[in-house]
Amino acid sequence: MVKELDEKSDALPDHVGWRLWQASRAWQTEFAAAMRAAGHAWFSEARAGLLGHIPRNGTRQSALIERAAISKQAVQQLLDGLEAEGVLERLPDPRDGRGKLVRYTRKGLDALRDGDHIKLEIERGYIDRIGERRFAALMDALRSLDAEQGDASGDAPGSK
Amino acid sequence: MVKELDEKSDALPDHVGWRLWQASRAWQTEFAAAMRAAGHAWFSEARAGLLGHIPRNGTRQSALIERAAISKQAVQQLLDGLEAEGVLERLPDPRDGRGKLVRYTRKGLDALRDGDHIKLEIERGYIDRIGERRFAALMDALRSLDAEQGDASGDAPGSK
DNA sequence: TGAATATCGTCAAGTATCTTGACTATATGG
DNA sequence: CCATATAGTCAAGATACTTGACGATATTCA
Repeated sequence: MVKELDEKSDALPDHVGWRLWQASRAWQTEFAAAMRAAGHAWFSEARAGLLGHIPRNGTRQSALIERAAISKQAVQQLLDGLEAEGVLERLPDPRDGRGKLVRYTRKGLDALRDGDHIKLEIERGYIDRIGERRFAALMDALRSLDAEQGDASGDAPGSK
Repeated sequence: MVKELDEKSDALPDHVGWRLWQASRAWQTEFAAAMRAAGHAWFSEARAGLLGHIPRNGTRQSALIERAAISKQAVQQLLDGLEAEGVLERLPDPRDGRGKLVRYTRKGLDALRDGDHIKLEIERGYIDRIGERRFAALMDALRSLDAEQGDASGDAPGSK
């Protein structure tokens, strides 16, 4: 226990970016742990990020590439993994010979259901910690932020 | 433009975790882009995450390992990179023959200064978008969340 | 119609960021 | 002095990305 490094100026950052990062990280860690504990060992944060862009009724792979802000090759590799795990399946798009449709398997839908449940539990914990009022304000601010997209969002790379 | 996939149920997730993730990602993308544009080509999100735990007057490497929730080997590799870039330097700890002190070089301190500036600009943009009131509420909620740490935070792995 | 062009998905190879395991050197506490 | 814990390093491997090149299908329009 040394602690003689001047004592002052060793505070952690306190700005939106840092706070958002910490909060996001904490949430993901908690969620992923619960998902794995629920038997979905294939679950990872990167995969979760992609699944979030796949609606329950499926989507076209190309649409997915537009939404997730990563390269199409990255999307493909993640899909390859999820397909190998039996969470998703890919079918040829009947309307476009080039395209593929991505949709959930039974296993995938089960995971979504469990995820919804876990999500609610975590939210409940948050509300316990900071109160309904603050929680509602948090959601409100985050939604507004998303709505008023300042379009500082870089386009998906690798899409040339 | 096909859009016949049932039309409904293709909404994106709308819960704290997702929102936090999206917001955090957007912030980091914007910040990193500005940092690189400001001439700090070595800047990356992972490195930023570590730098956030290094106060301006430096720290001991071991202290860093406790704070950042990643393995000591990961910390070391990030430090190796930052040292090679000339952002940080490592000195032997005069009080502990095993330890090392990590501190910023001039280049590192310059980057911190630019970072502070960029950070303020981004915040200003956020306030423009959602208003002072919502922004304040956002910070308040995030700080509360951090304060009432539910200790669902996994300990740093690789620390056995 | 048919040739130029764009889009969709894939294959291959490389980089950044993390992990676990094994090890060395120094410190600490009987 | 010896047992054990701590600080840092070395090595190897996994995951999540990247860019580049390519084949197959669609679209556009002269």
